[in-house]
Amino acid sequence: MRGHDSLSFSVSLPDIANCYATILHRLATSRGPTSLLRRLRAVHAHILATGFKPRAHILNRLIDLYSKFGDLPSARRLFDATFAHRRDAIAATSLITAYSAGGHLESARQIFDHTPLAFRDTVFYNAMISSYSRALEGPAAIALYRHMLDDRVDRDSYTFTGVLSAAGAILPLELTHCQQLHCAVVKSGTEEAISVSNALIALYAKCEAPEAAAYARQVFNLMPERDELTWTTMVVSYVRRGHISKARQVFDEMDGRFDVVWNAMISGYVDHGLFSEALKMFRQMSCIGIPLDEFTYTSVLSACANSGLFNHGKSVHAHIIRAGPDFDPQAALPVENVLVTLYSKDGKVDVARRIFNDIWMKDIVSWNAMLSGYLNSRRIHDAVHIFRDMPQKNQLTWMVMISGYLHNGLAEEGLKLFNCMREEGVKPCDYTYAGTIAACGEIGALEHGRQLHAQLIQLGYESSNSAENALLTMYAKCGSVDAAHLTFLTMPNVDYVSWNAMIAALGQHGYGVEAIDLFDQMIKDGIQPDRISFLTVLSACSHAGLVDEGFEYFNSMERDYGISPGEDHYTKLIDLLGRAGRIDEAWNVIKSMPCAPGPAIWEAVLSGCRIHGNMSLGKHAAEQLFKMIPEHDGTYVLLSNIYAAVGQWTDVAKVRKLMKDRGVKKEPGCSWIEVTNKVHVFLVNDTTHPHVQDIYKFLDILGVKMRKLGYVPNTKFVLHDVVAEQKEYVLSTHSEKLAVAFGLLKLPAGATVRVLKNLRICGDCHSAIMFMSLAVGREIVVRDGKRFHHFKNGQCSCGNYW
DNA sequence: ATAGGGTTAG
Repeated sequence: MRGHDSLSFSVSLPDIANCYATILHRLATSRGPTSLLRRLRAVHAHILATGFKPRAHILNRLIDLYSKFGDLPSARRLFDATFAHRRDAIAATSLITAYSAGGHLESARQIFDHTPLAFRDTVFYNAMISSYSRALEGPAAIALYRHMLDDRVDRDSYTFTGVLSAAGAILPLELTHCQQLHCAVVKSGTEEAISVSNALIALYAKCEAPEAAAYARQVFNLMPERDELTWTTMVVSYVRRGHISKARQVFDEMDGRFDVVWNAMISGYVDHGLFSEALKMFRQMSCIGIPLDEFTYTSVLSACANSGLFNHGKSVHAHIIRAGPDFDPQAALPVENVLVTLYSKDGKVDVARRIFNDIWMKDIVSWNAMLSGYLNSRRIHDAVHIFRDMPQKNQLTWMVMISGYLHNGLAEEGLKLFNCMREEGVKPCDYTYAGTIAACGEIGALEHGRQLHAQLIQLGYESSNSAENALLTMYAKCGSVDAAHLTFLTMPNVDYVSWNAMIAALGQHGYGVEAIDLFDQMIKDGIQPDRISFLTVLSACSHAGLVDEGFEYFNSMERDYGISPGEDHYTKLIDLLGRAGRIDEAWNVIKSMPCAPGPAIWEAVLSGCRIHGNMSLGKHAAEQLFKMIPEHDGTYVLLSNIYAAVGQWTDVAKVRKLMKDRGVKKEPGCSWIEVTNKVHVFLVNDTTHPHVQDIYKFLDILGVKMRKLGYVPNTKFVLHDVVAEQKEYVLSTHSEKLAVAFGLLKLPAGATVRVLKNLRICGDCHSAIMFMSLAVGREIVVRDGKRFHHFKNGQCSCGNYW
């Protein structure tokens, strides 16, 4: 090879031309890591030095090679110098292809436009069409195809392949549009070409209309011969529609060892959550000896990350390292990106960070993966750094950050970020809306939520399940069951999440019977309940006092649906039994549990004991709780309540002193309120306490009548039965939070309140305060750490003091 | 001188 770089001169001119042509041909067909560009430049320099005037075909070759080897400026210079006056379609074609490959579509079009009509031939047009196809400019490619018809330039299989693949980028892709193109192909007689039929299958695969699947299959069936790409495209066509088993049938019909089809099949399994199938194929692939490439590794690692098989993922990682990094850095990028996800999902966010740091050319996916890694590990500070340092952001970035704030209890920050996003002119996707609407629900910002609902309709996102489900939940959390129900009834696609959310909405608002009716309806409709469904229905039973029904649902979980109850389900069951006063049964359940009871269980026990005055077990529960979470402010309050209830005043004094030392606020006068639409009971330990007096006044404003039932035996608690005549005033919320909210009424307008740490301003408390501020026409400011929440005229604004 | 498929972040 090297010998061609230096030439002797003892040859005649035509021979020199042949030599150059041969050398350039060799260069064009040679492969390998040696610097082809350097050798091309040497040959070009040689031509210039000899003063040899090369003819068009040599010049074309030079321009083509400069283009292919990435030296576009040289290609262009030579092109302009040679073809300034007499244009040449071949050289122009090379340049167009090179420009569009480098993403310079406008320069490509410039070359195209400056080539006179007389010179334009089929190949020339094809190059420009496929440039548009590469750039996903569907309409431009089709316009050019029409242009070709007008110019009476012949179309060939390349033309149609290019047009069909460009048309696939048009969204939404109408079935009729695909059929029109199909007709044009049949008329042209080019469907004989495998590439054209493949492109047709791919086009139908991208069309969302259900009938398109059959058309794709028809094209496939009519093909006299198929190649590897045909099989791959057909598999992909089924995979995209979620027809995994049909995809598998096609895969099995093929007697191939073609790695791309395997990769397509594996990624199909991963996309549809069939992770073990994906891993099975991966194992088969390595057994049979199908080459594993970066695509395979990426899909398989994604399967491991998403199914929690972290150890398996780690061994694949080790395998990649052992196999040696024989893919180039650019090909390795998606693998490294998924490794970042794998390790951060495994809770090893620092390992993920190290991998992230080592990525040579990070792209937006790498940054987003790292961002969500930190957010999932509750490392807000690091996440904010990543978010700030990112060189670019996309829709997903904003969405991840907004819902990340939400899941870390910083919903207001999420809302602020949503506004920033809009200010920066980024168009939110339906998932962004879902996250932001959820944040509104979390802080009870009903008005804001309604505005987002309106935007959702304007943007045509009503058919998005995630957004609609978020709306349903938001309305429910903001206290508007009717709006939630309306959303549920008018949703275009109801899925199990919607059912769960609606059942929860009813349960939270005291419609226990309606909630379990809806649960039964869901089963009748053939929707498979999941563990969340059972949590929801159990808490609905608990609110409505439907103890036996709740017990039966709990038992049916494992028996009828094969869902083994988790600690959260046990907690609900114990809460249910405890509220009903069946403490002994609750205790038996605790003893039968497969795991040791955690804080949530003890809290449920304690709550039951407090209602029904089982002080010995209550004390035990409070002490357990205290041991487990000594830093939890609420525990002090609970423990002192319990000691007070059993008359152990020295212990009360001890806890009070501890609270004082640690700066924990004394509990408000009202210790427990439960308001449902069935039973309206509230329990106070000091009827003369100013907060309690406020509650009486407030209930009076609302027109709620109540009746003193008497004292709880052996305690100082007074039991009231509240008769709510106006249903719309019924509140449902966690008792302590509501108590704090009630307490706020006592304060002068605009007063600042410090809120106990365990009483973070979350959705329930928020909506209660909002509700009260509206009911009594008062402005309330709540301060929570450095943040403040300002309630006025049914609106809440949040901000930081410094 | 031009064409068709599979990968990652929620």
